[in-house]
Amino acid sequence: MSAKSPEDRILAAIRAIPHGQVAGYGEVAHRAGLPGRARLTARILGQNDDPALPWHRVLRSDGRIAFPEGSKAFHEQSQRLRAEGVKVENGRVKRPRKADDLDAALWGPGSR
DNA sequence: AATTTGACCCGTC
DNA sequence: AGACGGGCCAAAT
Repeated sequence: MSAKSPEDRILAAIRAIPHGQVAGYGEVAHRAGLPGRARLTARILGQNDDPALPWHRVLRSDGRIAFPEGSKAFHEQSQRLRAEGVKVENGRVKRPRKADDLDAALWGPGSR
């Protein structure tokens, strides 16, 4: 029997974020079946040890990066997001519209 | 054991 | 857009 703990669900929800897309902490928590536990998601992300975990796809609700501007993690996350076709401007992330998504699919990674 | 802190969120001003 | 207050939970002090 699978007695999944909240952590496992949160991690699963984060891993479920598709390439080129982003989700908020609360969104991930809600998706994991834990509404209102956004802080739990944050804590788990800080404790996670999985390098394969797309932590860079997790942002605040405002679409802002959770790290202080100028921080190394901040820069890394923004760069990683850009590499996936997500527009990042001044620490703010713009959700890819259809046109942008198509553009990213054509000119983004994997395409030549 | 109580208080503070933390990769947060929401409603309201 | 930014500021305030309240809520949430677990680890750290």
